[in-house]
Amino acid sequence: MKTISRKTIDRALLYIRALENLLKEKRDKISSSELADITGSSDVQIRKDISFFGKVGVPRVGYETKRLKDILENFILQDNIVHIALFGVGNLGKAILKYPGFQTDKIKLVAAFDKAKSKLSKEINGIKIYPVERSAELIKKVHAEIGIIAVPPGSSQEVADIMVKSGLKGIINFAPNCISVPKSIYVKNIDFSIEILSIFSHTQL
Amino acid sequence: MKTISRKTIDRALLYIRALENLLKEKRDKISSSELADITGSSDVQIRKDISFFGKVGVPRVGYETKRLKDILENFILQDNIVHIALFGVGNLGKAILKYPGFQTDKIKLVAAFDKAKSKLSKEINGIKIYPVERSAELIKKVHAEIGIIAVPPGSSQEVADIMVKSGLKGIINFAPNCISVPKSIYVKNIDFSIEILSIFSHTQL
DNA sequence: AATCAATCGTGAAATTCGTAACGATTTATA
DNA sequence: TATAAATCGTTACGAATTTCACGATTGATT
Repeated sequence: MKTISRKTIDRALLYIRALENLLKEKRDKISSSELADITGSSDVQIRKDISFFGKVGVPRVGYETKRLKDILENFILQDNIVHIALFGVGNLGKAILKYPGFQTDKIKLVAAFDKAKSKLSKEINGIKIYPVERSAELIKKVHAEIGIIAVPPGSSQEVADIMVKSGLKGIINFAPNCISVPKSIYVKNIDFSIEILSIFSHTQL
Repeated sequence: MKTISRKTIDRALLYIRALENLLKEKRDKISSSELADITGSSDVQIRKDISFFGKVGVPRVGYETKRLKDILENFILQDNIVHIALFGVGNLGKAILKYPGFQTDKIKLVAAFDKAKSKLSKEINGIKIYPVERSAELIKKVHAEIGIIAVPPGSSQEVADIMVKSGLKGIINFAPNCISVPKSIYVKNIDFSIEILSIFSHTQL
């Protein structure tokens, strides 16, 4: 039995997004090379990735847009809805609360927490802000799976510990430092400064 | 002559960040395995990465924190200051304008642009917001190298074209679609929804 | 001074990943 | 119906990356 690689999954998510856009434009067929142009990949890479899911395309025609999207989504997301809990309602946290992509049929931001009393019991974009003390209780109630850390660096480890205790299985960490969690928890760090420096260094070489 | 890989550079940026934190704690020595714990890497990986820069560590002791940081920084950043231009002052754009990491001695956000007349001539965190029409002129004046796309998806390609014309060499794209630019321009896409779905799928497998 | 333990640096093996090459399949067309 | 052109799927190859294994070096200890 072949096993799918993380890179293939991440590219497949890109393909899904592109296929959704194509569907909006009523494109019902797409070739690997066109999809490659759109997603910045290569046609071979795309065929290779898709081949994991079986024989989906038809030679001389390409892939049926909707079918391909359904197959990828079914494998990767299995009509799950992803529920997010946000920690930290500063500038970035507010932007995340208002982010349209986090109130869709697949992804829902369902809870927000902050330490500052002044921010509590407010509501942003229909989401109430609760004290961090209630996070374990509320996260279990709303069945959140993924947590977002958008707190200042000094508090990120503390928040991460709370997240783990609350039963979250994956974390996006926007704080500019690494956090330590059990191996079973998946963490993705997004550090804006490092992204900038990385891009800059790439432009230098 | 050996050439450094992109992955090594990106990890080195993580090391630099960790070393800065260690310096703040007055830690003047660090071993590869400790650094691995902090950054979520492995000791061998770290030694291998650092070996590119020569023999920096001393056996039985480890690396001198400041020296290692200096060596990595000197190679990757060469005491450059990175200047950023922001396109789109919506919720995310505002959060970026207020992000402390973008007003440091190494990274400076120096210009912000928006289409909406209502946002112009305002000032956020000391940065004035200009109309996109003036971007080429102003970006050249302030010598910005990196651009951030924080506009709605419909405008991202348009903005990308303007960025290229303005002479920016690298782009972070927060819009949820791919943009097409000349190969000489480096683009890093950050799509919050895709990040969430990626994490979610990792927690499922 | 000799020995030991800790840590680095590195060549080689193993693994992962992307690319290329090419046969197989399908539609269009003469 | 035979041929041609386009596109897929897959095997084999090559490149990049990580991991392993181990020798070399240093500081601590007796």
